[in-house]
Amino acid sequence: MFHACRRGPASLSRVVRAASTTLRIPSTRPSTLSLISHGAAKPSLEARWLHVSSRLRQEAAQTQAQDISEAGDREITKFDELIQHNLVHPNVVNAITRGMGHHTMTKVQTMTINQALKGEDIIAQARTGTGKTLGFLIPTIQNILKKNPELAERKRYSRARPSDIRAIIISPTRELAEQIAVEAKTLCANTDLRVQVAVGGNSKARMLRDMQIQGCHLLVATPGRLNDLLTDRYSKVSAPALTTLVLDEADRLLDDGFSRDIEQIIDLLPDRNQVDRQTMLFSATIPREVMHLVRSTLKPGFHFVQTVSQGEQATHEKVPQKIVAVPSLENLMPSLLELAKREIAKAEEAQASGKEAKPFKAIVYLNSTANVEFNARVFDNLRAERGKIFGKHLLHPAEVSQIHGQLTQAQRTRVSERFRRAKSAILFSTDVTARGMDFPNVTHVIQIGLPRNREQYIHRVGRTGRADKSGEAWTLIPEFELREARQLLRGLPINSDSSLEAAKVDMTQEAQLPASLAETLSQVGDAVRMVDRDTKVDAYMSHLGNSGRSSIRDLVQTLNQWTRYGWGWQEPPPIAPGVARKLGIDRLPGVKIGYPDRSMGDEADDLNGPRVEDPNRLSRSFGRGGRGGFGDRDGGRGGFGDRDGGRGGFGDRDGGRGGFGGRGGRDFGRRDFGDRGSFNDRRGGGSGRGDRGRDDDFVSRF
DNA sequence: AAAAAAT
Repeated sequence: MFHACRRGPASLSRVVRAASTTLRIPSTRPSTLSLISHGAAKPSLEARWLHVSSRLRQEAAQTQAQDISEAGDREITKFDELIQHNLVHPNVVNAITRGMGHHTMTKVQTMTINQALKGEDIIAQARTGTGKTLGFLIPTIQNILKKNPELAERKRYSRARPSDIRAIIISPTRELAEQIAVEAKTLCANTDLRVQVAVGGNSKARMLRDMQIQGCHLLVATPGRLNDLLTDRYSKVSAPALTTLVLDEADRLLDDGFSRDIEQIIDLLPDRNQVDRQTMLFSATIPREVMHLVRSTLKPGFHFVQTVSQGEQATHEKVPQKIVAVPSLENLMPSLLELAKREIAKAEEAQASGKEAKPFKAIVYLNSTANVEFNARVFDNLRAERGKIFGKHLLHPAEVSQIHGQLTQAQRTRVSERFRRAKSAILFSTDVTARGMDFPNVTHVIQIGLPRNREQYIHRVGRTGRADKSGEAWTLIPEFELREARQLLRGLPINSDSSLEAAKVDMTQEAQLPASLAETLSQVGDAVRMVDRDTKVDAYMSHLGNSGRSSIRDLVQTLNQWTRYGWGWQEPPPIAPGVARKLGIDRLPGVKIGYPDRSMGDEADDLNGPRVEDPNRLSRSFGRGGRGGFGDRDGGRGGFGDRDGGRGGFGDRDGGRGGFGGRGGRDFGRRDFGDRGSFNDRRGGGSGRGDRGRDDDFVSRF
């Protein structure tokens, strides 16, 4: 069910809801009710999509001659109809129908295009992967062509200048800006409209040269570079005749880090009272917290187009969401590997039996650059055969890559292009790719640890199940974050999953393990050992910096356990005294205060366990029957990946104590994971932040 | 020491 609600001073609390659901109209004017049925008596699905309030309806009838009312008073759902009703120039529509092969609009396109073509400000919320981009590009382009019809035809000579900007589209990330620009250029291919991209990380000079030579009508930009261009007196970039401003991922652009940039940009644009423009805000999530910013960005009386109705989730039903609690951090990578191996095998089996099977293509989200780096390196090191550093990759043909903001822009572009085209791949990513990115055929979104907020969770999940395709979403979290997870994700259709063996094993204890699990653990162990110390220290420290919601005391214990049982270190990395003091952990037992000596490199690593690249060193340090997995002085009970034995290392090739056959082995599942139940069952009352973000409550509040 | 985003 969908509604478009008139938002204005006089009707702030009036929300018209679908006839088939509960009607809640706080400020009562019976006349509003009758307007719910806006099309003829035709009970088409479409008729239920758009619900307008009385004022909107009246204005629509009175003013615009070319709008919906002329189109038979119903919204248009086929792109071709836009030509028939003279709403959008054929050159643009043909690029969609013939060029892109789209004929029927999605729901959000139907609603936003019909609404936005009338020129009024809108804020639109629609699920991920439902075609929001076309939803704002078509009205944006048409608005320009309406004022400058001569631009609709492709001419031999164009005299566009960098000050001809008619529309600006702002995106929170560079890759998303590029992606939008590609689509915009496709739409404008048969016209004289010039599209340019202004993002950081690439040559400003080159970009300005392109602007000078080709001109620019439609600029897609990230906030920083756009601000820069508009402030730079020599850039000659300006928008004195701006007709449209679009904020894609609007809630992100209006929140903490970005809102100041956006305000500055808006100040640099012509005054709305002098040069009238249309503003459009789009996102799959619009938390209530940003609504006051929305009000100051949009003209009073803007429309709220919402295709996610009350009681419906912002995520897709067809994307099953699973959460896996693991005992601690050292379980995460083995669990991820087990999942990847299983899903790859599943896809291969299905393909072998002739079923339609999509190859495994996953994005793995982590919360810091350092952990993306670490995990990607570990996974890159995985080999099908132990010890064969240059051998075949364990997950072949899936290719491993990583993306985050610390890479050069050239690397970022290359990685995302490659992942876009890849058939089977695993991309380790920060939240750079969490919003808007359209990577085709992603089968799995896997989140390691909790996202910073509920919205980010939804956007990450939205990288799969796009355009009516299938996909699944997994979240792997250590147990100490479980409580927080329940809060943060309350009300979302997430079920707990207990199918992963590596998510049940207590890695701090000796145990006899099933062969396949032991193999997975040793594969990870080998790969972890091949990663240099600095990368691990960075990963460790990034957790400390990110500790916001959990008790720092507990976190330190957890992290130290991670270094010991996950990496085989006998002691945690030293933390600089100043840093430790600021974190409030300088007097905590188990915290090693000191200065990390990065120049030590291998030497430091030696203290903590050998690296697999050097077999000599390995045998010297650890003769057969050495005491503990990684030479743990205190009689550690065995990390994994111990090649030469020791007491019960999980990846012990020579057997150590107790084989992996599983025969007579004791239970490896020491904890009961089976009764967690779905998150849906655990709602309870409470007024946590999860509640505030509930889509259910969203509409009726304002 | 913790995504992103201008140089």
